[in-house]
Amino acid sequence: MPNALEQAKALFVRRWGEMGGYWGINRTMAEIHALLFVTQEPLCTDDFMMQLKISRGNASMNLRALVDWGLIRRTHKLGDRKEYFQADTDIWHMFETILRERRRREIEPILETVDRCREIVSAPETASQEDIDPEQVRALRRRLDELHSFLTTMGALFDLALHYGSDGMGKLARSLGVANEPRAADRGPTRTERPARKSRRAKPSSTERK
Amino acid sequence: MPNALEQAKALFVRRWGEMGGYWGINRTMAEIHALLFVTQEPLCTDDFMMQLKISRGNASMNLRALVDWGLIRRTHKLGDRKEYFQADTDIWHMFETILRERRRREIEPILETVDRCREIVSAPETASQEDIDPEQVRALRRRLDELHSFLTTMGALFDLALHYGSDGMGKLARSLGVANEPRAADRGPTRTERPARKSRRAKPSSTERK
DNA sequence: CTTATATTTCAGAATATCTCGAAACAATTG
DNA sequence: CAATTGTTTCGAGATATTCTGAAATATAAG
Repeated sequence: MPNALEQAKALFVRRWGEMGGYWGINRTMAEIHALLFVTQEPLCTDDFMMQLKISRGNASMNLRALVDWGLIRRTHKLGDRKEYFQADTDIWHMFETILRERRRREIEPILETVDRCREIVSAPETASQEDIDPEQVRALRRRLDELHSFLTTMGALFDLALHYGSDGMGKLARSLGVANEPRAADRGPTRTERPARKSRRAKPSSTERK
Repeated sequence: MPNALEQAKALFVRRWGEMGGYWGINRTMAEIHALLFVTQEPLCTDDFMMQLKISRGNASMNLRALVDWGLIRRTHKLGDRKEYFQADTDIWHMFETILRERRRREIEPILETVDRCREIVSAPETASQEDIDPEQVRALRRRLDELHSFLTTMGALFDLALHYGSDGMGKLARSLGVANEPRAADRGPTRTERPARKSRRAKPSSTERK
């Protein structure tokens, strides 16, 4: 029976891993990150292999991805050739990183597409085409405009969050008198169970070597 | 060659579907939702089957899931036995729905686990156990506390967003001086903006790509 | 009750994603 | 250069997710 410390760590790692799916990263990557988060000292590839029971290749891939995300960084120990890894200890900074990445991947592409669609339906040729109902065009344009505006506002709020940082947001939330303990009992049944995925396939040439 | 209107719709549907993954819903579900979003009239199962080229079963499952999420609703036509579906046209409301669901699935479970971990490391027995380094315990507790506080703040901000609604958030963003485009609806489509973020962003192996 | 029409369910097939393990690489040391 | 240590790549196999098609289940109408 592992001691309480290990127990708590293990529990956290497991759950963080499960949550990974929702956050757009796979289980292993999330577990690696969690392990680093609850561990003070830097860990090396072999540590992850042992503690998480994963292969060397798997560890290597996911560590690299985490470094790419900017969520962990490489460090070294004097007289040791191994590479060690360390997680960002500043949670707010970590959040910033995730937020930035998610905006880049979730908001920007759709905004781009919305704009392209707006161009298409707004083009003079479109209005003049015989087989198009002008009413439908107007309706679609209206919706696209709303969506554009919404996404833009979201982007601005992201900026806001990034700009204000931890303290600012905390104060903001409090000063606006929002209850600080989120309540759990909110919504009832949901049939939908966990989706999740992400893919890699980005490939070849090592653009860099450390 | 489909007309411009159809073209724009198709483009939107395709992209929204691709984005689905990041939003925790699968491609088909997202495509169905997108199709409803760009379509004025309610659509029935057969419409989805034809337009998206999916099976009846698939359509049925995903439509139900969307209804469960609260993103679309069932309607009927007089003298027609078929069920029709319609998307929420209020984008802000749609966003609320998603936000609520995501908080429930992403924030609350991890918060629960963090609290359990805190209990474990804070228990008197833990401190007294021989084989535990008190320093490590303190360090872990500190991190867990930070995380707790962070997640709580996030929850509060969600509440804030839900409470203030569209106008409130828009005003908030603007009043806090974050760059925000002037009312998008008043302007034509824009091609000039967006310096493009992807040009130089060579990320070798990271998580993405469809 | 029987027929016609709509919807849901579900097992198996098709896809997509993840992981392993070993070989290929790279860097350092003797 | 050969040996040692450590890291990355990648095909094949393991898993997980999503989709199809047809049967089962509703529901309305005759």
